[in-house]
Amino acid sequence: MARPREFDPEEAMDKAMGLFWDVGYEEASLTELLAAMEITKGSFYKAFQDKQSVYLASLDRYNSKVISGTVSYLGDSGQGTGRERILGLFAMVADAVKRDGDRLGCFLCNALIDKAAEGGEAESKLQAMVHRLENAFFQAVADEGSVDEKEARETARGILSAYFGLRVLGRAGLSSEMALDCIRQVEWLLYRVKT
Amino acid sequence: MARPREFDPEEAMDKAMGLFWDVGYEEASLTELLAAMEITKGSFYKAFQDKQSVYLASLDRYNSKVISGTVSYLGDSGQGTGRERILGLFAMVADAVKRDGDRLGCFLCNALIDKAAEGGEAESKLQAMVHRLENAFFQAVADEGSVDEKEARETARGILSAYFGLRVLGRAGLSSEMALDCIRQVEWLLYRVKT
DNA sequence: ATGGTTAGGAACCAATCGGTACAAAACACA
DNA sequence: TGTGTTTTGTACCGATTGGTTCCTAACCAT
Repeated sequence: MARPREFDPEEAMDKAMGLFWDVGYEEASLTELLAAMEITKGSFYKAFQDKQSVYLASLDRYNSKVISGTVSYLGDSGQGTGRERILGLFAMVADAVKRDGDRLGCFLCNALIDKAAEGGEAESKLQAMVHRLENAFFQAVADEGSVDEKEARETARGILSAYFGLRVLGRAGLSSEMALDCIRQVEWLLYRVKT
Repeated sequence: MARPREFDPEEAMDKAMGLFWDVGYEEASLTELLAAMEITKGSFYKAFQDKQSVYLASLDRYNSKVISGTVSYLGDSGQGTGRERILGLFAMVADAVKRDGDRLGCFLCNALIDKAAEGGEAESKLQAMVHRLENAFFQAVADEGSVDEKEARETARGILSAYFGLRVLGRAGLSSEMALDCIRQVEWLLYRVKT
């Protein structure tokens, strides 16, 4: 019936997410965004609404791709004990730092700091993601068994804050040995529920 | 000899720091910055260099005011054991969250995420602050005695990441009970070196 | 009072911001 | 090969960006 679009909207959204992830909302100018998505202004405004809606869509995308991934990795769908899965997740983060010196960090964590998010849709999306992550840690801790719910909740929250801290330090360009030290502390946190 | 300035540069810098702390570098437009500092463009460019140099000066200011404050609080100049001082610091952060729902967070932490900082002067300033904080935690842990240096270093780094994580969550608008749970985990981290 | 010197404020600057309008280009179907 | 429909690229929009210029107002020393 008509001319087909020359780009894949999913791919373009991935690239948009990548840019917002890297530099945040305000720092990403529309020009940079278009360059990253490899489309021109006309195509952009025909296929999407505006910059902000693409940002919100990026948050959703991060939620359904990355967060869902780690949540299911932490969930009982994964193998090993809850403790092993938690440490496995941290090891993956440390690995990313070690390999390519991950300066990207965690989009969720970055967006929590980004003031562009405050108030409005973005904030509730972010809060939801934080809770999803907290509950995933909680599940993994609780799976370790022999621990009352209150203690498991506390531990999960401690691990959550350690996780965000590690991602902040990662973006700050920490050494890989520092990451390993942080992980050893998480390991220690888990001793509490293991014994 | 001449007309005296009508504003206190120190006060103005404080207000500038407050704005950058709150919204970051890019999100703070020059107009907002001038409004915050309560001076006009002419005075600004006569007294300071440009926006970026004021940002860098804000980082220095945060270092010499806030970071130095917490470092000396953690240092042996404070009272109580190292453990008590560390927990006291965390309690203060939790209190700020509880009282006025601190959505400001930690300027250092925010700036680490802010991409405006990457590369150049800002980054090295930030790294220096991170190390200062890490060493302060290390001192406080080591003061607890009966712990070898390697273990103290690990613990200090775990506490550092927990600290940043807590500040991220604070800016995200966490509940005060969540903050208390995080602190209880730090307490547990310190059991390792106490016994 | 007056002259020298500096601060303050507004006008102005090019560049860029996010966003719109529209014409040309590319396809599907006839 | 048209013809209708949609995408694409570009020119353009007013508003705002960080920054400069320059004139006037205000002050101190004489």
